[in-house]
Formats: sequence, C-alpha cells, structure tokens
Amino acid sequence: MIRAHSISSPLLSLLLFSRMRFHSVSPDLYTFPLLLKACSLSPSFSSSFALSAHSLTIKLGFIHDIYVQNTLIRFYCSSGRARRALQVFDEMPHRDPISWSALISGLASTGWEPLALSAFRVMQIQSPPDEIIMLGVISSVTALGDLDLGIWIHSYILKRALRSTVALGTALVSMFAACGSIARAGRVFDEMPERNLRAWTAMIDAFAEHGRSSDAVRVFDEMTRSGLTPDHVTFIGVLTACSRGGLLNEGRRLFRSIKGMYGIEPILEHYGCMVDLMGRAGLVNEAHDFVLRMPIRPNLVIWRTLLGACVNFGYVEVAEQVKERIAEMDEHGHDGDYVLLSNVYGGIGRWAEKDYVRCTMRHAGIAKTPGCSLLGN
DNA sequence: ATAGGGTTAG
Repeated sequence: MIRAHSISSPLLSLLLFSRMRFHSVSPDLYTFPLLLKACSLSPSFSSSFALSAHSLTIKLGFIHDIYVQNTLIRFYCSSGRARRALQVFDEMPHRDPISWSALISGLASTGWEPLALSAFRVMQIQSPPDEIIMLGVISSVTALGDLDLGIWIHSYILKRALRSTVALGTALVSMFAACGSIARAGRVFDEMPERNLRAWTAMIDAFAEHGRSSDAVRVFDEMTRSGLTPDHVTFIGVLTACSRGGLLNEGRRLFRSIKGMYGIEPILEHYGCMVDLMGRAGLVNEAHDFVLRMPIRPNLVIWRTLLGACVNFGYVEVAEQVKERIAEMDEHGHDGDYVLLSNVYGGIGRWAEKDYVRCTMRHAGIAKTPGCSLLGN
C-alpha cells in the first residue's frame, strides 16, 4: 500500500507508515526505500519524518542495505542537505551507478552544481558513467551556462558511445541553448533518432530563449503536424516566444487554440504569457482588463508583469492600481516594485511623486540594499 | 518485492 501511493501521493504513504507503526507492525528492509522516496518527493513537509526513518534504519540494521543508502542520498540532496548526503555517500563500503546518479543529480538540482561536477570527475576514474548519470552532469552544465564545458561533455558522450536516448538528446538541446549556442542545440535536435513531446518542447524553448520567435512557432507547427498533442509546458514555451518577439496575433491565435483545438484548460502561466504579450506590445489597458477578467486569481508574477508594462509605456493610473494590488498580496514588499513605480513617475516628469516613493523606500529600509541604489536615479 | 532520469510565464 505504501508503494501504491509513494509516487502519486507521497504524503499518504507517510500517513500509512505512521499508522503501521501505531499498530505495532514492524517495517522491513523493503519498506524504507519506498518511504524515503516518498520523503524525497515532498521534502519540506517530511523532513523530520525522514530523519527519524534514518535513525530507525540504523537501529534495525537496515542501514547496511545499498537500496536504503541510495534513497538516503537522494533524500538528503532533495531537502538541500548536501553535507549529510555526502556523509552517507562517504560511509558506503560499495557504490553502484545508482548511488552516483542519486548524488550527482541530487546535487545538480539543488544549487550545488560545482559539487555535482566534482563528484562526476571522481566517478570517471572509478566506474564508467551511464546515460542516466550524464543527465545530472548535463543539468549542472545547463545551470552554469558554461559552453566550453558543455562541448566537452557532449564529445565525451559521443566518445563513450552511450545509448542515445530521447532524454539525453533533450537535455543536450537545453544545455546548448542555455550555454548560448542555438546552432549546436539545433544540430543535436536534428540528429536525434526519435523525438517526443518533451524533446520538441525543449527545442521550442531554445528558440524562444534566443529571440528566434518565428522559428519557435515554426517548430511548434511542425510538431503538431507530426501528430503530437502539445501540453501546457509546450504552450508556455511557444507563447513566451510570441511575447518576446512581439508576435501579437500569432500569440492570440495560439492562446485561443489551447482550449479551442486541444480542449485543454489554460493555466495561470498561460495567462501570464498573454499579459506579457499585450504588455510588451504597449496594449497596457487591454492587458489590465485581461487580468481583471481572467478566471484564475492572478498571482504576484502576473501583477508585476503588468506593472513592468505600465512603467515601459508610462501608464501611471494603471500602475497605481496595480501597485495597490501588489501591496495587498505581498506585505513584505519588494524593492523592485518601488523602483518600478518610482520610474513610472520619473518617466513622465512627476518628480514629486517619484521622490515620495523613494522616501517610502528609504523608510522601509529598502534603499540601503546595494542593488537599489543603482536603479531609478 | 525496495533505489537514479530530460522540458515550465517575469
């Protein structure tokens, strides 16, 4: 039962485990990897839970099991405790590819990319990597944006003749795009033996990132013509391309098609893309109206996107209303909003209001931050 | 029986 829920609803797995303890049923060797996997999937909620699971495995002697050790590494990485993950890893008498992958991918996805790459260098001299381990390495390079390293990793993969999976190709496309080489991203994509929805989406995002909006739309059309159905991630990519490239009508057409052609209910991010699309095109009133009428409650990202558009096109009245909404939602305030608002006043010569906003900032202790003094002068 | 994996609005 714990296994049945470990992926779809990890919290339910944890609940079941508690109940099992309550009924004095003792867990066995196979219970802990499942349990720790559930903990990894919701690390913030189940952190103390996992810590007691860890000590329980020690008490019961299950800590010597490599499955238990591997899931502990994964858990500690995903909850941001790299030191503890490394501690478990160092104490292992024997490591298999899954141990390395749990460590490298775990570190790579929690902001410890340089550490993940160091682990990879150590691993290279101990055991040959497989294509799953390389996914963690690639995502580290993606986060760091180091093109030279990316080129090296790519040739390393070719030299070792690793299995060319769709996941590997997709990761390489994103990596080269993030490192600034759209040409290499495109080449990897073209050479992929097979492509699925994620692969196409990565290529669309790559073009969007590089401002190649019409290429992104072209790839999107090619994808749908090949018979694949876009999901909401694909739409985020193609709509982002439209807003960055000012493809106003194309963006509107695609937004309507989400529900009209594919029967998918647009999500908040799609509405966000549309606000950005209209905002960048200077249609600030229309964007404001759109936000007020959208069926999902707008979040701070949406309001700030709109505020940015107000600043760029000097819509003071809308800006004031929007700032009001933001203040209601975010009590702590955000230095960027004050800077934006002060710019909208400055932009149309209302210096008194601009000074007032800047005074408020100083009063709130915001102007002391170094990033702030660079802006809005 | 149990463990590692690619894409996500500003």
